[in-house]
Amino acid sequence: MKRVTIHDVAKEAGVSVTTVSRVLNDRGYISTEMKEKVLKAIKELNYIPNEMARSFFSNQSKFIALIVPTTENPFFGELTFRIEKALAKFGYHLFICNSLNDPENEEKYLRLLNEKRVDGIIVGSHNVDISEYKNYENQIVSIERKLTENIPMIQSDDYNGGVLATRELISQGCSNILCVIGDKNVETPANDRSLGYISEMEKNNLKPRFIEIPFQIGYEEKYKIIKDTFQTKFNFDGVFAGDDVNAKLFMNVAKEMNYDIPEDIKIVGFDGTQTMRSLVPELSTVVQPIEQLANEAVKILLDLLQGKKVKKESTLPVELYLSRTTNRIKN
Amino acid sequence: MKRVTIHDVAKEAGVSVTTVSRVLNDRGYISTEMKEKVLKAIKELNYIPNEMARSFFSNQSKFIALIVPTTENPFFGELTFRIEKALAKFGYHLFICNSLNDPENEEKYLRLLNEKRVDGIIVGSHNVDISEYKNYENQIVSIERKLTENIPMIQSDDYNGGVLATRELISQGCSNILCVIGDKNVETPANDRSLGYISEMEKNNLKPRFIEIPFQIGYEEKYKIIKDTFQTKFNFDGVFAGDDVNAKLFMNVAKEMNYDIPEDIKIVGFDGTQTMRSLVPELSTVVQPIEQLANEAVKILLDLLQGKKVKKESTLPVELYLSRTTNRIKN
DNA sequence: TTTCATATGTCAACCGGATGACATAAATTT
DNA sequence: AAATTTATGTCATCCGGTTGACATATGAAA
Repeated sequence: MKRVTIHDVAKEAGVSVTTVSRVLNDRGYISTEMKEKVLKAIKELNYIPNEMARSFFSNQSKFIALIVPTTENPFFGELTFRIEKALAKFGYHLFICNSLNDPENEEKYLRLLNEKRVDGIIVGSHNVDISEYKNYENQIVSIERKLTENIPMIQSDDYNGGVLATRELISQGCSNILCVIGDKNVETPANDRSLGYISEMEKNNLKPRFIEIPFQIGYEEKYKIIKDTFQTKFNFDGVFAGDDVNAKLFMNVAKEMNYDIPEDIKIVGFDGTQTMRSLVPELSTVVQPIEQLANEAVKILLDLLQGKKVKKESTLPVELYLSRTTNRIKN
Repeated sequence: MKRVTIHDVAKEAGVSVTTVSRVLNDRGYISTEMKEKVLKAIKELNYIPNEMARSFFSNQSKFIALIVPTTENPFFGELTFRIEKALAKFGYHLFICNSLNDPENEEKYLRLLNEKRVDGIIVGSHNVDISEYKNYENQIVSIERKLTENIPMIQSDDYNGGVLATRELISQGCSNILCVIGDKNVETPANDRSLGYISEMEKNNLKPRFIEIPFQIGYEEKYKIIKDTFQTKFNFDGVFAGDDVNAKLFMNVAKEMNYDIPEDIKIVGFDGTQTMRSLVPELSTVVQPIEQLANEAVKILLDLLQGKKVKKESTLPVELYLSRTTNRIKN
């Protein structure tokens, strides 16, 4: 059976296609009488406009792509969820790209922009090569990632998060505090977390110490690095873990090696997703305002697409959630 | 600046648009010489075909929508990831829909099909009303969800998973085993898990006992139901938790109330995502073949779209992963 | 009476590529 | 020499809407 088009509707209602289009798009002059006639025909024929044709003509797909390393990760799973919700409010749809931090992959996704398949992109990936991005500055925003001078960035107050986490560990009596950082070569705002850490350590005359766990490697490898850290250089009594996944892995390894948390080691994570908060409620962590990050990113991107002037940088406040891994009793 | 079109390329190369189109689509007769000339012009002008125009003409968007309750949940986060990967291999893109199990929401997404915005849909949602689906039987597959007679379903061997989990608990000495089920009103293959449980219990002359935890409610509410279960009717020594999230919540509440796992209570989960396996390695669980589920769903859907005959039901094997919550030492 | 906002319709052009029909050659086969 | 295959081009049409231009009525306001 053939698809019902606007022409069929026009014929059924005994009017011109222009009139139907006018009704559909609420344009020009239309009497209520005429409107009803058209709407009745639409209902009768069960007509549904072909959005692809509309998109083609208007040169707007109403699609936004989100590039994340992987939705497997709770933070990005939740971010994806929030962004999809936020976009839906404006009639946009979300199109998901798991980059796996593969530059080639990411480049492929950028091409979608040129192909006119998406109107804009939200980048939440941790990739290295950014020269490509320069060509798309007016249709991209990034979350927690500095791309180019002109691409708007929405981030949490990572620096303050680092300060809060470190202060908490110190106030609970830690003096040998390890800070987990991601890939040193990648300049992400997440690195500000360690700057906050450093500042707070130095303020207390403590020596900052780091361990590198690249974000993009698998759980197994992360586990190994952490295990190795325990085995070869254990002499820390506090860990600022960079994110909740690392924090939990630290907790697991500690338990495995019969260290008591929080007695021997205290831990603070970062992210504070619903999932982690509910499944690992004993973990003290710095809570990112994921929902606000999503809303803000969407708002700024849509403004950008409309040619409006937008803020180049938005920093949203974080909150410290205290629990048993830093000796705060919960329940 | 104006967009480079196929006409510009034709002019630049000194050929007709038809020739350019022939080169692009590898159709008709083309000499290598001519081909090179065209390709050179394409490169020089940095021409990128407008995919929206192509889609419009060919009536194929190359988009597939995935409807899930929420990507927040580790299982669906991982499923999303796998499906996106699988689709990418065939040049399809994934478009994400978080239904939140809201029927209205789900209906809205189905409309996308009619609007020609997506070519097909993979349903992984737990919704109730399914009458709508009848209109789309040749462009939908479902994962772990019986929709209509004709919509192909891909599922794990849930029944066997229930058997394996229950058998494990019994073999570890449990006799009062609680089984968590989702919404009783929703008929999902996940319910087969409890059938496997029942069968194995009866085989051992044990009395099946259930507790209902709807899938779609929040973590907090689930926590409350579980806490309530412990407080009002504690006399179980084993839990088949239905999924890993519930399993972990049971573990948390048990700890909170000073029950020892696995001494006092043994627990088996369901799903076995990478994330849960890595973050909660002590949890014994039934591992779903998520990657295969994704691959199979994609394969069947694409076959369906091509009008091929496809299997109406595919059942993939599960595996039992044994760990400390059922007294199996790990590490 | 003249102007004007309102109401309706027709027609053609356009968005960017895909494609079938048809014409014309040159190169190969038969 | 005739038939066939290969190579290239032009032209018009289509996909399904949107839109601007323009014509023609009203009834109301100036």
